[in-house]
Amino acid sequence: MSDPTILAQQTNDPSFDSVWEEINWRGLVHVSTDETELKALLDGGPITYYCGFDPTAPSLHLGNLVQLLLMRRLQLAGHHPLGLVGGSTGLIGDPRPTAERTLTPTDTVAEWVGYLQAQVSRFLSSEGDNAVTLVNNLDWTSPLSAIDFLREIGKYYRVGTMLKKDAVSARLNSEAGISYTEFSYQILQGLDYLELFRSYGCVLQTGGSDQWGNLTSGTDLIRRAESGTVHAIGTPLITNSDGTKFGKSEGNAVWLDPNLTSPYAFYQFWLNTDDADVVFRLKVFTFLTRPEIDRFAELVENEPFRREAQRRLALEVTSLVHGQAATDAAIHAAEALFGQGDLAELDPDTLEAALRELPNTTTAPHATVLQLLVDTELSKSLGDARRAVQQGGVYLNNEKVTSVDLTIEGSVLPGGVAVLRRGKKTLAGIFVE
RNA sequence: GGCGAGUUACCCAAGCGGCCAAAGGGAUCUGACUGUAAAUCAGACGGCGUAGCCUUCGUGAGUUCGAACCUCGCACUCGCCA
Repeated sequence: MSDPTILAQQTNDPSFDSVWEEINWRGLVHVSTDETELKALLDGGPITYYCGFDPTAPSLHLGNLVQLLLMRRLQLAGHHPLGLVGGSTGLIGDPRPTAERTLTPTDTVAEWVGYLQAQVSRFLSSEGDNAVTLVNNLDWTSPLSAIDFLREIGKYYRVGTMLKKDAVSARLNSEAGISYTEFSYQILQGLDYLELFRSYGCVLQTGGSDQWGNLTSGTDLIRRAESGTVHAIGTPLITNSDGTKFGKSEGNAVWLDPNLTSPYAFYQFWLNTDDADVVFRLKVFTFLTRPEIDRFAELVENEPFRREAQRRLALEVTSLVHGQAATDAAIHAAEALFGQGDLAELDPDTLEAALRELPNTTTAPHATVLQLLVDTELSKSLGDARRAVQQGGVYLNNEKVTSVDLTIEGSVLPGGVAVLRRGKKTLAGIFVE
């Protein structure tokens, strides 16, 4: 899945005096503990830091990628990363501001832990003095009895403080309320930091700014239990400038697992980035240097229609996550399908390869376009498909479909394929038997 | 345990016996304009064999010619009291 040569190519931008300055320029520090101390720490000798990922799904998503890349930048600066996958915290559930989570079965969580560990390890080097160390908080939480937990950890926590955490107070003020299970989450995360501080000398935790309450839970606990001063960095929540949620494509999360989000769809997601967001995305999600990004900022300003910045962003992030070969395939598919030429004149092998990148289905020649829209998940029901055709939003081989009764007979391209499109850019491949 | 408020489509939220497949907003989808952008305007947005039928308004029973709306039980959520 990952391309080991990609890790080897990554570097921090040498034009910065320090990694602290670089991550600030990239906009990765939204909140942190004392900046002066943190800067000194990061610019000094190697430290150990950690970031946790909870197994709430079988794959990490784009929000997690922000953390992984921040970790990688710190590793490139010589520091030692601990990649924590939350085998225990995943069983409890981090309180979301809106509603209580449904508990995931324990064996499912265990399975997901394995998937996430594999993903985390792909983004961090396992070579050299500061190779990544993978840890699982189930290892130290599981042996802990309820009595020990309450006596040794619980005593350091004040309920008043716990209630003030954003996630908790939001829930208390909502109709959803909060269970004791989720209320306890912050203690478990604090315990993780304490454990890693003791075992590895870990002195920095990173996470999303929405996790700030959980991050400070750990720094406070370490101060109380060990009189230690440790640090935390909260990265900004990535949002779209139009106010919609970042990291959603067609209403679904964009996953790092190619089986959940195809490299083609992943590439398209980045290619469709708004002008207003693209420069910030280059800073956060790529290893391009400041001069390179400045140049793209000018291109967005002066020649936005060429979409150079979006193309480069999509290329960089897709190859980072899916490797060069998959990225090339995604680009070739896009060029073939969005090109100006007649689809029938494309080389059949090229076209077929492109369609393999898309959601696709195999069918008999008499199949109706409506049924194919449903089969390829371009539409969620026949009624939805019918409406799409009536609204003039469906194209077969780039020709607008005008009848709801149309079958693909007569529209099959050389090589026994057809291209079904909904709207401007949602495509699916049809293979005719 | 007691009292009160609540549970409506992806989310928020109106509806309080027939004109309810259910207002409004958001999200989403499509069209026009474009640059596979944004903004704007327009349309769509439970399902189906689409001018009709079917299944929905926490859940189960009931009243009624007729219930999202009334009654009773149950579950869950929130608040106050104990």
